Amino acid sequence: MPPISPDIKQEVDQVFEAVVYLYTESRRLTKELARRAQLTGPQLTVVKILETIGDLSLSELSDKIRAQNSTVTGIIDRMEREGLVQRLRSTEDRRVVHIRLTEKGAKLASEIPVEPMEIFRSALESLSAQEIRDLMKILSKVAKRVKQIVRRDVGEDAVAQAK
Amino acid sequence: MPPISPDIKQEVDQVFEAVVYLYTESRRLTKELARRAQLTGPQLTVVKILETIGDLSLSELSDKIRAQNSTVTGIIDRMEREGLVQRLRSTEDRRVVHIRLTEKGAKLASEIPVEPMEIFRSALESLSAQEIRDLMKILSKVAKRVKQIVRRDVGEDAVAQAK
DNA sequence: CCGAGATGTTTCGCGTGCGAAACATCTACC
DNA sequence: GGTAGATGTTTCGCACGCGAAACATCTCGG
Repeated sequence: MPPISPDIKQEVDQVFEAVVYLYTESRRLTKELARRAQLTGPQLTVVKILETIGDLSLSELSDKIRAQNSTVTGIIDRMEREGLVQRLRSTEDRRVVHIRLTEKGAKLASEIPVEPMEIFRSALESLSAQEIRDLMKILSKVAKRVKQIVRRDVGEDAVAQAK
Repeated sequence: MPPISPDIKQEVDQVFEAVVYLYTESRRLTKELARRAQLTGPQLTVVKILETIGDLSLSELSDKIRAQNSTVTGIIDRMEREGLVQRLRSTEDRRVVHIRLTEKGAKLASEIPVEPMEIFRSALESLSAQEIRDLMKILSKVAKRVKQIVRRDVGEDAVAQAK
């Protein structure tokens, strides 16, 4: 690896800050929109996903919102308590629980204008097509590099315990 | 705003995924490195910051790790309980608490190879200087656009209550 | 000097968020 | 058909993470 000039170092820091900014800002947005509907961030996300896709099993929901089942169980507990969703035990596979919006939940969902992540997406859409392509190319290069480093520097005993 | 073609839409989604991936991966890394030192993610971050910068007041620490004071109070409580840091009441301003690594904490810090965020940074450094500049240009454009949208779509009552 | 507001920290209550273990049910293989 | 392992969900214990309120101390104007 070539030595890094201080100039580059500084630009790297800026990029890093930008990524963190974009991520945290999109979370802040979710929270703000949620607050107006008397919801929490994750609850708003769940409501909008169920509105868009329809009933989902708890695991499917966990995948969608990138959280563990145990986390989602808690979120759904509280939403059920508030009467926003209901749990329906599947008849085909009685292990499975389907989560469905109640009328109250559906009404609430319809009153929330946009998925908050859409704000972030629409910001990206203000870029030119060329810029988006460039951005994607660069980001995926970074992502690939991160994966490499992770495998090399952090992965050693992960391998051992994956056995 | 021009209409968005489905092609662009898809690329936007990819960019979005990439940003989320990079962010969550860097968090996962922190956690993995922390686990090896019997620490939590935030605790590792604190230990490394104190090692690098030296004593900090609780508020300064909160700024550094982008968390609320109340959150950091809890983190420091647990670290103090584990004997990793100590609280020192400032003599100049008795409201202020300085956080200092104990010997045990300093030893631990020295055994942890890198700040985890460094992995992310070093991935960025694998890009060419030109790519970094491009990336930065594009990302800051996105960030600017997000700010605009936020002010327009979400900021209305934020203004009102800022009064 | 002294009291009002500013500032630094903690406390409290709540909602994630995780991993491990428990539990229910299903599937496959014998 | 019975059971061992797989799969879906919940429970548990813990550590954030936040905002509001409480608390301690400081500062500044009168």
